[in-house]
Amino acid sequence: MVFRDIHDLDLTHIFECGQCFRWMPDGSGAYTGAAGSFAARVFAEGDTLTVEATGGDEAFWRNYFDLDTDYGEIKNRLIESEPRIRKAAEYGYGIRILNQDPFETIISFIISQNNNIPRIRKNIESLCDKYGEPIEGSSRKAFPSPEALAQADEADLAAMKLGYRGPYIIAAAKRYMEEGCPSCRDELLSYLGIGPKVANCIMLFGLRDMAAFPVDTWVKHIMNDMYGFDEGDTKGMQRFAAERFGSLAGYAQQYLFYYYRDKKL
DNA sequence: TGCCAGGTGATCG
DNA sequence: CGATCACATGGC
Repeated sequence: MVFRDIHDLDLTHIFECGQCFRWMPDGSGAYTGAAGSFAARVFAEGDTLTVEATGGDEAFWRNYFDLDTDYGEIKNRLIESEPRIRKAAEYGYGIRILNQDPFETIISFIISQNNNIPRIRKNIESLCDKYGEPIEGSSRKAFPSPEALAQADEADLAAMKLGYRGPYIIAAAKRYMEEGCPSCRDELLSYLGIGPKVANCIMLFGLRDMAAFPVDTWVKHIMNDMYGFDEGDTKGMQRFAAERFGSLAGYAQQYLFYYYRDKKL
Protein backbone atom coordinates (compact mmCIF):
# COMPACT_ATOMS: atom_id res chain seq x y z
CA MET A 1 0.00 0.00 0.00
CA VAL A 2 1.10 3.54 -0.68
CA PHE A 3 0.69 6.59 1.56
CA ARG A 4 0.99 9.88 -0.27
CA ASP A 5 1.76 13.43 0.76
CA ILE A 6 3.75 12.33 3.81
CA HIS A 7 6.13 14.85 5.39
CA ASP A 8 8.67 14.68 8.19
CA LEU A 9 9.38 11.00 7.70
CA ASP A 10 12.83 9.42 7.49
CA LEU A 11 12.96 5.64 7.74
CA THR A 12 16.58 5.51 8.83
CA HIS A 13 15.96 7.88 11.71
CA ILE A 14 12.71 6.12 12.64
CA PHE A 15 14.25 2.67 12.75
CA GLU A 16 17.71 3.54 14.08
CA CYS A 17 16.71 5.92 16.85
CA GLY A 18 16.36 3.17 19.44
CA GLN A 19 12.60 2.94 19.82
CA CYS A 20 12.24 -0.41 18.02
CA PHE A 21 14.52 -3.38 17.43
CA ARG A 22 13.17 -5.56 14.64
CA TRP A 23 13.76 -3.46 11.49
CA MET A 24 16.89 -3.50 9.36
CA PRO A 25 18.04 -1.98 6.08
CA ASP A 26 17.94 -4.40 3.17
CA GLY A 27 20.66 -2.62 1.23
CA SER A 28 18.37 -1.01 -1.33
CA GLY A 29 17.28 1.89 0.85
CA ALA A 30 14.28 -0.06 2.08
CA TYR A 31 13.79 -1.57 5.53
CA THR A 32 12.42 -4.98 6.33
CA GLY A 33 11.06 -5.96 9.67
CA ALA A 34 8.11 -6.91 11.76
CA ALA A 35 5.47 -5.16 13.78
CA GLY A 36 3.54 -7.45 16.08
CA SER A 37 2.42 -10.36 13.94
CA PHE A 38 3.00 -8.74 10.53
CA ALA A 39 6.17 -8.54 8.50
CA ALA A 40 6.83 -5.84 5.93
CA ARG A 41 9.23 -4.19 3.56
CA VAL A 42 8.93 -0.42 3.54
CA PHE A 43 10.53 2.36 1.55
CA ALA A 44 10.03 6.08 1.09
CA GLU A 45 10.45 8.13 -2.09
CA GLY A 46 9.79 11.83 -2.08
CA ASP A 47 6.59 12.30 -0.14
CA THR A 48 5.27 8.77 -0.51
CA LEU A 49 5.68 5.87 1.87
CA THR A 50 5.25 2.37 0.48
CA VAL A 51 4.48 -0.58 2.75
CA GLU A 52 4.60 -4.09 1.35
CA ALA A 53 3.11 -6.05 4.23
CA THR A 54 2.06 -9.61 4.92
CA GLY A 55 -0.97 -8.31 6.78
CA GLY A 56 -2.53 -5.38 8.54
CA ASP A 57 -4.84 -2.93 6.81
CA GLU A 58 -4.16 0.66 5.87
CA ALA A 59 -5.42 1.91 9.22
CA PHE A 60 -3.01 -0.37 11.04
CA TRP A 61 0.08 0.90 9.20
CA ARG A 62 -1.10 4.50 9.21
CA ASN A 63 -1.33 4.24 12.96
CA TYR A 64 1.94 2.29 13.29
CA PHE A 65 3.89 5.03 11.51
CA ASP A 66 1.91 7.74 13.29
CA LEU A 67 1.08 9.39 9.97
CA ASP A 68 -1.66 11.62 11.35
CA THR A 69 0.69 13.52 13.66
CA ASP A 70 2.25 16.77 12.47
CA TYR A 71 5.92 16.46 13.39
CA GLY A 72 6.86 19.80 11.85
CA GLU A 73 4.54 21.46 14.31
CA ILE A 74 5.91 19.44 17.22
CA LYS A 75 9.47 20.39 16.34
CA ASN A 76 8.56 24.07 16.17
CA ARG A 77 6.88 23.99 19.53
CA LEU A 78 9.86 22.23 21.14
CA ILE A 79 12.35 24.72 19.74
CA GLU A 80 10.13 27.58 20.83
CA SER A 81 10.02 26.40 24.43
CA GLU A 82 13.67 25.32 24.57
CA PRO A 83 15.87 26.72 21.75
CA ARG A 84 18.89 24.61 22.69
CA ILE A 85 17.13 21.53 21.37
CA ARG A 86 17.19 22.84 17.82
CA LYS A 87 20.31 21.01 16.67
CA ALA A 88 19.08 17.69 18.00
CA ALA A 89 15.64 18.15 16.49
CA GLU A 90 17.12 19.03 13.12
CA TYR A 91 19.56 16.14 13.25
CA GLY A 92 16.73 13.70 14.00
CA TYR A 93 14.58 15.04 11.18
CA GLY A 94 11.94 12.52 10.21
CA ILE A 95 11.82 10.58 13.47
CA ARG A 96 8.30 9.39 14.25
CA ILE A 97 7.30 7.69 17.47
CA LEU A 98 5.88 4.39 16.27
CA ASN A 99 2.71 2.99 17.79
CA GLN A 100 4.00 -0.38 18.90
CA ASP A 101 2.25 -3.29 20.51
CA PRO A 102 2.27 -2.89 24.32
CA PHE A 103 3.32 -6.44 25.13
CA GLU A 104 6.12 -6.35 22.57
CA THR A 105 7.25 -3.07 24.09
CA ILE A 106 7.18 -4.42 27.65
CA ILE A 107 9.34 -7.43 26.83
CA SER A 108 11.67 -5.52 24.51
CA PHE A 109 12.46 -2.86 27.08
CA ILE A 110 12.86 -5.35 29.91
CA ILE A 111 15.57 -6.83 27.70
CA SER A 112 17.05 -3.39 27.05
CA GLN A 113 18.15 -2.79 30.63
CA ASN A 114 21.93 -2.53 31.11
CA ASN A 115 22.33 -3.80 27.55
CA ASN A 116 23.37 -2.35 24.20
CA ILE A 117 21.26 -1.95 21.10
CA PRO A 118 22.93 -4.53 18.82
CA ARG A 119 22.66 -7.16 21.54
CA ILE A 120 19.08 -6.16 22.37
CA ARG A 121 18.24 -6.79 18.72
CA LYS A 122 19.86 -10.23 18.80
CA ASN A 123 18.13 -11.18 22.05
CA ILE A 124 14.73 -10.18 20.71
CA GLU A 125 15.24 -11.98 17.41
CA SER A 126 16.25 -15.15 19.25
CA LEU A 127 13.11 -14.91 21.33
CA CYS A 128 10.95 -14.45 18.23
CA ASP A 129 12.63 -17.31 16.36
CA LYS A 130 12.00 -19.72 19.21
CA TYR A 131 8.62 -18.62 20.55
CA GLY A 132 6.98 -16.60 17.77
CA GLU A 133 4.42 -17.90 15.29
CA PRO A 134 5.54 -18.14 11.67
CA ILE A 135 4.38 -15.28 9.46
CA GLU A 136 2.91 -16.46 6.20
CA GLY A 137 4.83 -14.97 3.31
CA SER A 138 7.90 -14.09 5.38
CA SER A 139 10.91 -15.73 6.94
CA ARG A 140 10.40 -13.60 10.04
CA LYS A 141 8.49 -14.76 13.07
CA ALA A 142 5.81 -12.81 14.88
CA PHE A 143 6.66 -11.38 18.26
CA PRO A 144 5.80 -14.11 20.78
CA SER A 145 2.42 -14.03 22.51
CA PRO A 146 2.15 -13.66 26.28
CA GLU A 147 0.97 -17.28 26.39
CA ALA A 148 4.06 -18.53 24.56
CA LEU A 149 6.50 -16.63 26.78
CA ALA A 150 4.62 -17.54 29.96
CA GLN A 151 5.35 -21.18 29.16
CA ALA A 152 9.00 -20.58 28.28
CA ASP A 153 11.63 -22.51 30.18
CA GLU A 154 14.11 -20.55 32.23
CA ALA A 155 17.00 -22.71 31.09
CA ASP A 156 16.09 -22.14 27.44
CA LEU A 157 16.10 -18.39 27.93
CA ALA A 158 19.47 -18.66 29.66
CA ALA A 159 20.80 -20.64 26.71
CA MET A 160 19.61 -17.80 24.49
CA LYS A 161 21.90 -15.46 26.44
CA LEU A 162 19.13 -13.39 27.97
CA GLY A 163 21.08 -13.35 31.23
CA TYR A 164 19.32 -12.38 34.41
CA ARG A 165 16.43 -10.91 32.39
CA GLY A 166 15.01 -14.35 31.59
CA PRO A 167 12.99 -14.74 34.79
CA TYR A 168 11.70 -11.16 34.40
CA ILE A 169 10.39 -12.03 30.94
CA ILE A 170 8.54 -15.14 32.08
CA ALA A 171 7.04 -13.37 35.09
CA ALA A 172 5.93 -10.41 32.97
CA ALA A 173 4.29 -12.69 30.40
CA LYS A 174 2.39 -14.60 33.09
CA ARG A 175 1.19 -11.42 34.68
CA TYR A 176 0.16 -9.87 31.38
CA MET A 177 -1.84 -13.03 30.64
CA GLU A 178 -3.65 -12.91 33.95
CA GLU A 179 -4.19 -9.18 34.34
CA GLY A 180 -4.22 -7.87 30.80
CA CYS A 181 -2.34 -4.83 29.58
CA PRO A 182 -1.01 -2.48 32.28
CA SER A 183 -2.58 0.94 31.91
CA CYS A 184 -0.34 3.20 33.96
CA ARG A 185 3.19 3.76 35.12
CA ASP A 186 2.60 2.58 38.68
CA GLU A 187 1.25 -0.70 37.39
CA LEU A 188 4.34 -1.16 35.24
CA LEU A 189 6.61 -0.36 38.19
CA SER A 190 5.11 -3.24 40.13
CA TYR A 191 6.42 -5.70 37.52
CA LEU A 192 9.65 -7.44 38.46
CA GLY A 193 12.41 -6.06 36.23
CA ILE A 194 10.64 -2.82 35.38
CA GLY A 195 12.02 0.29 37.07
CA PRO A 196 11.57 4.00 36.35
CA LYS A 197 13.48 4.07 33.08
CA VAL A 198 11.94 1.00 31.47
CA ALA A 199 8.48 2.04 32.67
CA ASN A 200 8.93 5.39 30.94
CA CYS A 201 10.00 3.70 27.72
CA ILE A 202 6.94 1.48 27.77
CA MET A 203 4.67 4.43 28.51
CA LEU A 204 6.16 6.36 25.61
CA PHE A 205 6.59 3.65 22.98
CA GLY A 206 3.86 1.19 23.92
CA LEU A 207 1.15 3.16 25.67
CA ARG A 208 1.54 6.42 23.84
CA ASP A 209 2.17 8.71 26.79
CA MET A 210 4.00 11.46 24.95
CA ALA A 211 4.90 13.21 28.21
CA ALA A 212 7.10 10.29 29.31
CA PHE A 213 10.80 11.17 29.45
CA PRO A 214 12.99 8.07 29.86
CA VAL A 215 16.37 8.90 31.43
CA ASP A 216 18.98 6.36 30.42
CA THR A 217 22.74 6.57 30.42
CA TRP A 218 22.80 8.63 27.20
CA VAL A 219 20.20 11.10 28.37
CA LYS A 220 22.22 11.53 31.57
CA HIS A 221 25.25 12.47 29.48
CA ILE A 222 23.18 14.86 27.40
CA MET A 223 21.54 16.54 30.35
CA ASN A 224 24.92 16.95 31.99
CA ASP A 225 26.54 18.29 28.84
CA MET A 226 23.78 20.56 27.57
CA TYR A 227 22.20 21.72 30.78
CA GLY A 228 24.75 21.10 33.51
CA PHE A 229 22.80 18.56 35.49
CA ASP A 230 24.68 16.26 37.83
CA GLU A 231 24.54 12.79 36.23
CA GLY A 232 22.89 11.37 39.32
CA ASP A 233 20.14 13.95 39.37
CA THR A 234 17.50 11.99 37.48
CA LYS A 235 14.73 13.71 39.40
CA GLY A 236 15.95 17.12 38.35
CA MET A 237 16.12 16.04 34.72
CA GLN A 238 12.55 14.75 34.85
CA ARG A 239 11.38 18.00 36.39
CA PHE A 240 13.19 20.04 33.76
CA ALA A 241 11.65 17.97 30.96
CA ALA A 242 8.17 18.29 32.40
CA GLU A 243 8.51 22.06 32.80
CA ARG A 244 10.10 22.77 29.43
CA PHE A 245 8.56 20.17 27.18
CA GLY A 246 5.35 19.22 29.00
CA SER A 247 3.17 16.89 26.97
CA LEU A 248 5.85 16.80 24.24
CA ALA A 249 8.68 15.57 26.47
CA GLY A 250 8.77 12.14 24.85
CA TYR A 251 9.50 13.62 21.42
CA ALA A 252 12.21 15.81 22.91
CA GLN A 253 13.79 12.86 24.64
CA GLN A 254 13.93 10.93 21.40
CA TYR A 255 15.63 13.76 19.52
CA LEU A 256 18.16 14.23 22.30
CA PHE A 257 18.88 10.54 22.74
CA TYR A 258 19.36 9.91 19.03
CA TYR A 259 21.50 12.98 18.48
CA TYR A 260 23.89 12.14 21.29
CA ARG A 261 24.09 8.41 20.80
CA ASP A 262 24.70 8.87 17.09
CA LYS A 263 27.20 11.70 17.24
CA LYS A 264 28.78 10.77 20.58
CA LEU A 265 29.24 14.42 21.41
C1' DT B 1 41.72 -6.32 31.75
C1' DG B 2 38.15 -3.42 33.27
C1' DC B 3 34.48 -0.49 31.66
C1' DC B 4 30.26 0.16 29.32
C1' DA B 5 25.54 -0.67 27.41
C1' DG B 6 18.25 2.59 26.53
C1' DG B 7 18.90 -0.42 34.83
C1' DT B 8 16.82 -2.98 38.49
C1' DG B 9 16.40 -5.68 42.88
C1' DA B 10 18.11 -6.50 47.33
C1' DT B 11 20.21 -4.90 51.23
C1' DC B 12 21.74 -1.69 54.68
C1' DG B 13 22.08 2.61 57.26
C1' DC C 1 14.05 7.49 52.07
C1' DG C 2 19.21 7.31 49.47
C1' DA C 3 23.59 4.93 48.59
C1' DT C 4 25.88 0.68 47.24
C1' DC C 5 26.51 -3.72 44.97
C1' DA C 6 25.54 -7.87 42.22
C1' DC C 7 23.81 -9.27 38.10
C1' DA C 8 24.62 -12.07 32.45
C1' DT C 9 26.60 -10.97 28.29
C1' DG C 10 29.66 -9.30 24.62
C1' DG C 11 32.36 -5.42 22.44
C1' DC C 12 36.14 -2.54 22.82
